[in-house]
Amino acid sequence: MNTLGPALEKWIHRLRRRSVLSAEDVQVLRGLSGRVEKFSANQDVVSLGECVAHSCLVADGAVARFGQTGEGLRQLMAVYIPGDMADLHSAVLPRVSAPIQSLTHATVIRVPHEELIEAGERSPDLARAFWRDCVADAQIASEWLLNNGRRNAQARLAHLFCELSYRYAALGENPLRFPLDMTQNHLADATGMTAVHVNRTLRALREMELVDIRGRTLRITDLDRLGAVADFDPRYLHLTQEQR
Amino acid sequence: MNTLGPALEKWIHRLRRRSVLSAEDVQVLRGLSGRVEKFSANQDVVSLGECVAHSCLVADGAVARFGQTGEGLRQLMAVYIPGDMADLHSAVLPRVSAPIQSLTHATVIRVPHEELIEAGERSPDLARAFWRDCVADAQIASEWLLNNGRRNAQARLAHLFCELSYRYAALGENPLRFPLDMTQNHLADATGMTAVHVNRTLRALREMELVDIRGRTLRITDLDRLGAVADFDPRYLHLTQEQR
DNA sequence: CGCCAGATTGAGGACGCTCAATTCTGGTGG
DNA sequence: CCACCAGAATTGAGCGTCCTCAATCTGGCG
Repeated sequence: MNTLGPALEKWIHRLRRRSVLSAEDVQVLRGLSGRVEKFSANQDVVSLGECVAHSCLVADGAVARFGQTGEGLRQLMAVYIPGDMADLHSAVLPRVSAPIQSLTHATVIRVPHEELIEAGERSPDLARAFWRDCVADAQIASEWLLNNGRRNAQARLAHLFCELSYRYAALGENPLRFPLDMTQNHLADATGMTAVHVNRTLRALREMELVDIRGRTLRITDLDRLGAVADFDPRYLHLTQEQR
Repeated sequence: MNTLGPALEKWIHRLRRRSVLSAEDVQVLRGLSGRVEKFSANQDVVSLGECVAHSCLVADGAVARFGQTGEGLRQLMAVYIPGDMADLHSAVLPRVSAPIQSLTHATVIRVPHEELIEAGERSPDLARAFWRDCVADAQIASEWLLNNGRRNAQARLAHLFCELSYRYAALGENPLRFPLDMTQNHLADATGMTAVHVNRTLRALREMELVDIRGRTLRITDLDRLGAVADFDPRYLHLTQEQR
C-alpha cells in the first residue's frame, strides 16, 4: 500500500480484471504518485479546453464527464465511481474536450501523466493494459449510445442502474444497495431525458418493485427483472478477463 | 507504397494528423501486411461474439459498427470510410461486442493484430499513436451520444453530415460533395430515429437549402449554416495535431 | 426557524413514432 | 432494349411518449 491508498488498489484490481499483469507491473503501478484533492458537488474537476498533465483517480464520491450543446443542454457521457481512473485517456489526448465534474462531495487523486507514460514505455504489457482500459471505456460509451438511442425511458434508467450494480459488485461491494450519487437532474442528463420524466419513470420502476431510492442510496429489489426491463447484458463492461 | 495500397497511406496520414511519427515508424506501418476482402451491402465484416485476429482497414465503400437491443432495434455506433481502421481496438479487445457490417459494396483489408502489437512493442511512439487513435474514436462516440441524447432531428442529421464532411476533407476530398453510402434506414439507426422521420427531416433540410442527396452522393449547399443548425464544432474529431 | 436545492405532481402541447399505402430507382434477366 | 422486381424513398393519418411550464412539497443545513 502506498500513499494513494485503497483507491489505487481498486484501480489495479480493475486493470487486472481486464489484463494479465506481472508482479513487477503491479509494483510499478503501486509506485505511482498523486495529489489528493477534495470537491463539493458540481465543481469542475477538469475544465473544458484545459490541457491537463494528470489523470484523475476517483477515491471517494462520484464524478462524471459532461458534454454540452450550444444551447447549454448537458449530456452525461460517463460516471466514475471510486477506483475508476476517470480520464486515463487524457494521458494521450491532454486537451479536455469534455469537462469532468463532481456529482457530490468527491475526492480525486491526480496522477501525473508523465509517470503513466513512462510506466507504459518500460512495460509493453502495461501500455497495452492502459490502451485496453480506454477501449473498454469506449465500449461502455457505445452501449450508452445504444441505450440512449434505442430504448425507452424505463429501460434507460434500469440499464444505468444495472451497470452501476455490476460495477459496484466488481469492487466487492453490495450490488443490491449502493450509493447513487446523482440527482434526478443528473439521471436525466445521463439518459437524455428531462428531470420531470425521470421522476415519473422512477416512480413506475418503484411501483413495479424493481428499485427504490432512499436518500443517496439505491436499493435494487429484483435485479433479474430489472435486467430484463433494461435488456441488460453485462459483457460490455469487460469486468472479466478475456485474453487473446 | 506496398500491397495495401492507398488505403494504408490514408490511414498513416490520419495517424500523423493525430500523432508525431518518425520516418522509421512510418516505414514499419508501410511494412504491414493484409488480406483484401470484398463485400456487398449489409454483410457481416466481423460478427458478434467472434474472437478476431485482424483489424479491418477500409479500402473502399463504407462499413459501420452496429449495436442491437434484445428486440432487434439497431443503433449505428460509428461509420468508417476509406482510410479508417474500423476496429483497431480489437487488437487489444479481440472479442467482438458489436458487429461491423458493410453499408454498401465495400472492400476491406484485414491486418493481423500480431503485426500491430509487435509494431507497438518495438516503438512506444507507435503504441501511443494507436492508443491515441482509439481514444479519439471514443471521443467521437461520446459526441454521438450527446448528439443523440440532446439534439433534435434536424440537428442530429446535420451533425452527422458535418462530421462526414470534415472527415472527407481530411482525406483531401471535396467536403461539399461526397459519397453518402447509407440508406435512410442507416441514417435512422445512426441518429436514433425512424426511417420515416429521417425522410421528413431530410426534406426539411433540403427545403432550407442546406443539403441535397442525389443517389449516393451528398451535396452540402451551405456548410456554415448546416454547421449552425447542427451546433457543430469539429474539434472532437481530433483531425489536427495537438501535442503534449 | 427559514432557506434552498431537489423531488413531486398537474395540465397541455409537440416531436417523433406506428402503420400502411404509393411512388421511385437501380439492377436484373429475358 | 425493355420489362420486371426488390429495395428504397416518399407521403398520409393518427397516436403516444416525452417535453414544457409552473406550482407545490420535502428534507437537510445554517
